[in-house]
Amino acid sequence: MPKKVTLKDLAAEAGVSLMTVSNVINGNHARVSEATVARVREIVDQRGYVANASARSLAASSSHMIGLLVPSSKSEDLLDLNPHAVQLFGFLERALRQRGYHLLFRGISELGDIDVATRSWNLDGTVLLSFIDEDVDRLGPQHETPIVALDSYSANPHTTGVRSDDYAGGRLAAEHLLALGHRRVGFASPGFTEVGLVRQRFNGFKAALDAAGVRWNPRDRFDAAVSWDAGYALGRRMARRASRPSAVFATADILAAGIVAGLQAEGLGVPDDMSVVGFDDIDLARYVTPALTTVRQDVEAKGTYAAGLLLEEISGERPPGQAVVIPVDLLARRSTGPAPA
Amino acid sequence: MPKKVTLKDLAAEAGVSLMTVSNVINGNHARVSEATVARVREIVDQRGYVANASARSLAASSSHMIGLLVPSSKSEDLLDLNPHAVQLFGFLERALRQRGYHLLFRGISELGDIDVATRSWNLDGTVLLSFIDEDVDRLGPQHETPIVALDSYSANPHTTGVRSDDYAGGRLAAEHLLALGHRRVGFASPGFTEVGLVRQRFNGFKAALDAAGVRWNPRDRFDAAVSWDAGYALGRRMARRASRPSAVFATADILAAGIVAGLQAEGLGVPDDMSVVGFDDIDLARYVTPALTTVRQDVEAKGTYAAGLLLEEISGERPPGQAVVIPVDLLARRSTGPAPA
DNA sequence: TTGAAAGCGCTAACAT
DNA sequence: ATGTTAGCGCTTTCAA
Repeated sequence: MPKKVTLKDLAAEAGVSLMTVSNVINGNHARVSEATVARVREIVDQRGYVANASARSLAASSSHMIGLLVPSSKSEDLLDLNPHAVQLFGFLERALRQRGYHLLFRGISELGDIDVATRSWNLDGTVLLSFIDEDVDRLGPQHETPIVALDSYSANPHTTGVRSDDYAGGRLAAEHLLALGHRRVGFASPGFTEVGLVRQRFNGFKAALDAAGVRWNPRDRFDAAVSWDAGYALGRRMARRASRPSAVFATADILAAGIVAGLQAEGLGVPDDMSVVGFDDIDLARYVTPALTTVRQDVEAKGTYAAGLLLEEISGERPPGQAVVIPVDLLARRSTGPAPA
Repeated sequence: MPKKVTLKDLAAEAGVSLMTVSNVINGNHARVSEATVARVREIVDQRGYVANASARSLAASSSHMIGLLVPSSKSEDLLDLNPHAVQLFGFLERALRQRGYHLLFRGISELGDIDVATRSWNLDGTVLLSFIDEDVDRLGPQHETPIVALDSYSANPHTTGVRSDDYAGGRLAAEHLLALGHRRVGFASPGFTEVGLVRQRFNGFKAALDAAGVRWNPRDRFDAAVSWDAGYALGRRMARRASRPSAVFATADILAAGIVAGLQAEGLGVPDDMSVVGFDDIDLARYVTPALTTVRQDVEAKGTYAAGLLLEEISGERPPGQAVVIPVDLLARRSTGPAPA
């Protein structure tokens, strides 16, 4: 049961001042002689010294801790952890950990909690995962520390967006279907406004159709929550319609997978009767039958960039507000095929 | 840009001592008069006071922070986040947050880091997610704060296990298949030893066969990592065998899903040619075709219990080492059917 | 019921 | 190259 070892103990044992030990530990070797460094080093290792982060944070008013914040649904108060976010999570954690940062992980049910958490824990920075743009917009200048908002299109100058090229993604999906001969293509997504990720995907999608001279009827926009169940219900509904598109682009794989299942449940074949394109390339996309054609996001790049940007803003090397856009590509698998005659 | 408000500021404004404000904030109303409480309360709210967690942690040598620790794979250094663990995650976070605790989330690549994190951040307790028993066994008594290890069968008295009734799960799976007339049943899992979760599932499985007087050939144990790809490979391999079981029990849904896909890829029908049972009841189990029959774990109970136990151990209401076992049940879906004649 | 003093373990700023 | 002096903002202990 090793007792708590403090700088003072080490200093006494080494016969030097507390500050000298501190300097050695923090790598301020410029201020200490080679010999002392070596001696102190040895004692530090041998005694199993672990610095007290609270004390450090208090004295330096910086914690080396980053807030990893996720909305928690108002009703259940549970985290909103979609598969894509979870994957991102892993890359973010790794990148930050490798650079010596720690993560405070928390669900946010009221926006004010972001500020509270930041001030309470002296967070050096914050990563917002899965927050909607309306919320990001409302983050005020009281946040003195950098905030990276993933997938955000918010113009809030106090935040930095890291997102995929959603417009290109929508375009790629449409172009893929057009190339297969489809002329009537549905767009399935949650409701969207004039801004935001879904809007961008829609705009790209629509632009490709326009460029090909294909008219698009707004009635082929299908509203569905981003969930398998919503997709399933939608798939069944579509299958029962007298007149329907020969293909549909869904703005999330989980939704696309549900749609496919719904169509199949009604006896339709995918892709023979209807082609389906998803977005994200989550693992599930490979597991379902047929495997989903999808717009792949580079999750690793997104996570690594987010971490890198945040750290650069913290160190002052980089001003906030400069969004980063990660390229996407289309992965043709088995859920899309030639349009039926 | 509200400046940092400290207890001192509040005390000055209220015309009382710093300690009085502290007592009000911490609910030590026994030591303060009604009137002062009210007055201080108002000032606290109005000034938007946020307590400094570092200072608090330093002075009280307790952080109100729990470590949520996950192994990070040695090669990639990435977190090992299987779907079941992620789900657990959400429930854990909610339970802890609702009780006023914060989470330090971290990947662990060396066991020693657990102790370092705990001491460095004055963690009040630790939750271990997805650690193998061998690692849990090695956790020494230097850990003065409670540790809850999820899914652990370690007998380490310094840790408390919270796990599902894996033995019963294995038994249920086998009984289900036996009831369907299967007499030769495979067992697919990662390698296992004399202890641990997989061993328990196997023992339960085997016991049910024994009880039914069904002989089981060890050659029907199939080794596979817990991943869809490993399952897929295994499914294909099984399909090509001249002689094979008519059903297989896989110790994870993700593995079962892969097996089903592998069998199908070789032209076998599930459940017509082979029945497959999974374990966990992750979302994916519903999304694949056919939907998986599986042993359902009560993830919410597991998460909530883990949080509750940990907090009780922290407050001293409960000694460590008393494992909790959560019941499981079998969910019959479409991946199992009568044994072929 | 309230307050003053001391100190948690560390770093920043200024000596020497 | 090394040491000294002040805190960081809070809680604990003891006194009034």
